[in-house]
Amino acid sequence: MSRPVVDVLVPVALDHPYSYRVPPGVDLAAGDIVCVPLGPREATGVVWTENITPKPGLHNRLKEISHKLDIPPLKTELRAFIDWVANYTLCPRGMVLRMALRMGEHLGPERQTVGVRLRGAPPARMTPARARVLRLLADGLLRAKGEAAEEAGVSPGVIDGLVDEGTLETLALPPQPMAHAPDADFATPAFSDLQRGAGDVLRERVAKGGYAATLIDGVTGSGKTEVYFEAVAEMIRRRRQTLILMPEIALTAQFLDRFAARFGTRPAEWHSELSPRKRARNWAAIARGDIGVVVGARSALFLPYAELGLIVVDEEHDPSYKQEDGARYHARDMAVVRASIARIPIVLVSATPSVETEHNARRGRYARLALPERFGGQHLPSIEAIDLTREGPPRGRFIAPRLVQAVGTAMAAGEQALLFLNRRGYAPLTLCRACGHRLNCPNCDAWLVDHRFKKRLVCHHCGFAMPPPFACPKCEEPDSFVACGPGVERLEEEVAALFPGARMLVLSSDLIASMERLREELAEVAQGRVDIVIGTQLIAKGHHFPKLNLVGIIDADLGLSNGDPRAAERSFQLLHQVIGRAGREEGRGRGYLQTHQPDHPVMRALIAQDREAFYDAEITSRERSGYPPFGRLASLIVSGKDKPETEGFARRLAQAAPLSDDVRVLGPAEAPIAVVRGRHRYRLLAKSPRAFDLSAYMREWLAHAPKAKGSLKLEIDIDPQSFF
DNA sequence: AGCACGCCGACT
DNA sequence: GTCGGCGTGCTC
Repeated sequence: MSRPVVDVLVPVALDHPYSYRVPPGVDLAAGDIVCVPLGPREATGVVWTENITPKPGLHNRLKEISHKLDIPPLKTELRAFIDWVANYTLCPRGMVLRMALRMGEHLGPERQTVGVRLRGAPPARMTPARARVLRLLADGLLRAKGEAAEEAGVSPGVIDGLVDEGTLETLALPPQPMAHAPDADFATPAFSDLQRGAGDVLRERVAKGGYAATLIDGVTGSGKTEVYFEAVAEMIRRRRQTLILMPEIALTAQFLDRFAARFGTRPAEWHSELSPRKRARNWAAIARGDIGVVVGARSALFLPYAELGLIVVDEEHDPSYKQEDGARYHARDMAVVRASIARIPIVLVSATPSVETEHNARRGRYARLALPERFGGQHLPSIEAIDLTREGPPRGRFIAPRLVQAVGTAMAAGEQALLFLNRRGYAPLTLCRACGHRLNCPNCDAWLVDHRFKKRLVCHHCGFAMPPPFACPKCEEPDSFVACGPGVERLEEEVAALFPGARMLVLSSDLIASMERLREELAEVAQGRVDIVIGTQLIAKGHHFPKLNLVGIIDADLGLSNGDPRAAERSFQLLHQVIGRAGREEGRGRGYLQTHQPDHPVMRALIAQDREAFYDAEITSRERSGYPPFGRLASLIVSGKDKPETEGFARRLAQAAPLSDDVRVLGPAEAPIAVVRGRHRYRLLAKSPRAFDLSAYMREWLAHAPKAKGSLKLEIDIDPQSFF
């Protein structure tokens, strides 16, 4: 009479699974992937638990599972991980599940590729398009339908028409073979003693299995990648899967080639630019265990690995590991969690570890493998400060004489130079010479950035863009604008005037059409087809430029000016990384830091190449202030169309905060950028000791807090990384 | 997240 | 008189 009931988690914004009846003759276990009716539609969900005592009130409303999908079930390890992430980040569990499932949406049986070839008589009605197809297929060979259409320059419909007429016949093509499996012993790496030692230690650590965290801490060019490849090789030998996480931007062809040189084949990729079909193929192959090594951006962390044995987080400190929209999670931290749940080793890799990771390594929670030397006798660049208060450039220019001279010397020696300025566009501020009016975004509390390549004024917060006005909107004085401050485009103008004939390349995210295009441009720089590269943080990582010996930082203070508690750490990491681009091959690298505050701890640590001093100071300051890693933070961002309404809601939210000796609630205060996209923003911050369960506190708070209605929106960010 | 239901403006 | 805007509320 009463049939078994299971709880199914569906990939929608729901925190709890729904109960469904199991159809007769169907056997279901936790982890099975099923189709279920959900409201007016069907959804793909996952059996979360068996349910022996479904809620009585629901009995007559229970729907039935439609069917079970023929895909490997989600392992306990992944389900526990999804539960953990949802609980920690306060994101609905269904939305976390969605990240694991989303990519598999186009599953189903592997699509048969359809081939066509010539068979019967020409069609009754001949058209130019049909003639082109027949000419192409006149050789009688079998071609994939899509390719035939493309080669003949016709739409697939033309081919279908000819098939219907009996002129062509279709045949199933054999499925494409999967790529070769990586070979652990394809190449023997040429190691320095130091690298070999580190590789051996790492191999032993991962071979032991079980959760263990290791930090590979090595300067740029020390061969960190080859060292962790030894751990990957060990996993390949043991036939277990490895996930290598990377910031999306660092996932270059150069890296894939290095992998191929060591293992004989490129690894499987996972990132946002994969085509849906390739996604589905990779997803299924990962779930079946047919793919041994996955290199992916942060979303690869949620894939349903059949037998995950190792996680590597390259560029561990990179801020882009923090996902800010939708589910807010930090991929590095969650990778540590997944490794611990799955009881597998994890390797974090960086030249400038995050303060959290450095602290964990110092406390012995992570083992540290240090690679303090550059491989093959390479030297670190020498670094000098240029004090802009004493030897700055002339007014209206941004490159100090000493740096101009250094670039000139590099040009004369046939070397490349890199000028780094982390600011897109031509100028960050445009003001009216006559009345002092600043051109502001109509939707945001921000200046409009002059983008001269595109001939537009652009807001970097909401995307608003307009052509530059002819006259000042306030005083109507015509042609009265003056650009204030530099962006990379303006820097290019200055460089062109200083070094006529130099081959320049400006790299900034708004000038890049696609990731693929960026990879091509970086490859051109690496081949020496560019003399001077001018770029934003886009150029900081992931590529090796053999002929680059000079790096000039145009405004080293740029990242320090905001009130963000992580500003110093970010600046140190970014500037260190950019300077590390220089002199990796020739050993004559030089870095110049243009700064107004050469005595700032960040500048001093960079110039003295004294990393430890920086971490000592930063860790001490975090400890004193109770910031992470010594305390926990959660931020609440309230936004709404109406300012008083938004502020009122933020206040009522603050009043609803449960009393606790462990938690301090700060705010509400206007967010640093108070208006974005026409929405007013207020922030609250909850701060607790490290040992306190801040997620549980936040859940409690929200349960008793007023609900955001109308245009009001409340976003929760556990472990916020940025304070904007 | 979808998707329906529901209540107020410009049209076949 | 209807079509359709998107605000609100469910989905076992």
